[in-house]
Amino acid sequence: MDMIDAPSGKETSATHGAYLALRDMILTGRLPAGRKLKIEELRGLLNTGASPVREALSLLTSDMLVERIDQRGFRAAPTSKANFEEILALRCSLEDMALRQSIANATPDWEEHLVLTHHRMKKAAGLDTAVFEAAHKTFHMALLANSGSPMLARLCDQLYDLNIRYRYLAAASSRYQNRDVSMEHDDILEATVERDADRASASLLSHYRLTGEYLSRTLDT
Amino acid sequence: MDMIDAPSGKETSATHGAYLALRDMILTGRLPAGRKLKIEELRGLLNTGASPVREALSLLTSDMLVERIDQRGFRAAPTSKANFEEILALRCSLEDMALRQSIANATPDWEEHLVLTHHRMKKAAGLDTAVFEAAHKTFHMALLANSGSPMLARLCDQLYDLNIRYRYLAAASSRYQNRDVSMEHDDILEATVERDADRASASLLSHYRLTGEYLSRTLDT
DNA sequence: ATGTCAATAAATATCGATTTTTTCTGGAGC
DNA sequence: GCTCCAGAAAAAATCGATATTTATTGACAT
Repeated sequence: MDMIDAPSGKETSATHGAYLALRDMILTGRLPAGRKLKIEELRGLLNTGASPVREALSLLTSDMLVERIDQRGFRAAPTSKANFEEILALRCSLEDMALRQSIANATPDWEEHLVLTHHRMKKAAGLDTAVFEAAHKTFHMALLANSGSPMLARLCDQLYDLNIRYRYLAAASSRYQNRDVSMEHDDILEATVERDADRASASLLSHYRLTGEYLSRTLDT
Repeated sequence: MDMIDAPSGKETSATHGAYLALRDMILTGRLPAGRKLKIEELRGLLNTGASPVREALSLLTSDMLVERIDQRGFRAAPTSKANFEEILALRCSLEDMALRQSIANATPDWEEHLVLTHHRMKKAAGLDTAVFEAAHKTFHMALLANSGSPMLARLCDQLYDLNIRYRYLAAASSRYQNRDVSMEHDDILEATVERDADRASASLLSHYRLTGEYLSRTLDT
């Protein structure tokens, strides 16, 4: 087992570093779903004290990536088909709302930012998966960022990450899909820039549901 | 050696006790919005160590009742008219969804439970405010409890509490409304038991929006 | 074999003290 | 009068150790 500190160097606090590292490990599946998270073990993995680890785990509870069982520690949140479908349904509802509101509040600045993040995502298509994934998330969050509702944006962000986790799960259990999602993204962007909320939302939701169909098949129960 | 904690008796862990106590203090406004939450101060107030206090504050971050500023501590989440309206809008969308799903999955058991919680709420109407508030929440959460989506239920619960906070805020700044909400509750229950999702949802949302109108007026900005 | 129970081991939760980091304060220089 | 910068004070973050709680083990009786 290699112990890697937080990815890109200088973190402000040990807690925040531990938070990012643990989060990444759970999202990518290096810490498998349902796994008991012993403080001592993690303390060693992240070479930090028990307090930052505990606090990071508490924070991950908010993100629904960690479960806390009072007096008996923490464990990585379990995964299930039901949970995945719950996430998908919630995501569709909330992102529909956020996208429509964002379009309703559309400004030139926001539009330009969309075009930019879309472009960057396309450029990153051939590169390292992690790089593309980051650009992909940035694009999707940019679509929703103009809703004027920070809480809604935060929820969408959280749900996006929960979904990502299932994507990694599927990638591990079978060859990764190579459906051409590029066209779907183009369509979402186009409809959004034209401020056609119905079409934009329909494209976005279909994009999610198609991926959802695929992921669902890789989960038995 | 035992010491008497503030609320009602036996808590499993110091952290959980601190969590409940702090949460209550923020919801009821005893810890005002925006207030700096110094560990030492709270440690004294709850007579417990720094670790449980820190951890409780971390947990309250999930509930959006506490904000954490890295390396510079915690503070009670600020309130604003914009925030209130955001909560109201989200609540309407999510509870609409949850109620419709709950009705779609309706079972005799669920219906009976609704009738029961409704009855208890009516009985509690004259009693202590805290008792009624608890019964009121129980009834509303029971309406949404049959959606089959734990995450959705949790979100509704959180948003309900955030809303409660504004209710206490309004109660402090002006005489408390005495609008007769009893009829509105009856209507929601009736429509739900009849499995008329459209009418039930319309009643529920109107119930929230009427209260929202009222609360909005007590917030300046 | 199986279930119970006490002793032991392991892990969590909590405390008290130490180390950083931030905030506050009072001049010195412009 | 104002900004900028030590140095002191306060607060947050972290560590190491202790106290509690839960999990495990193995003998013993059924």
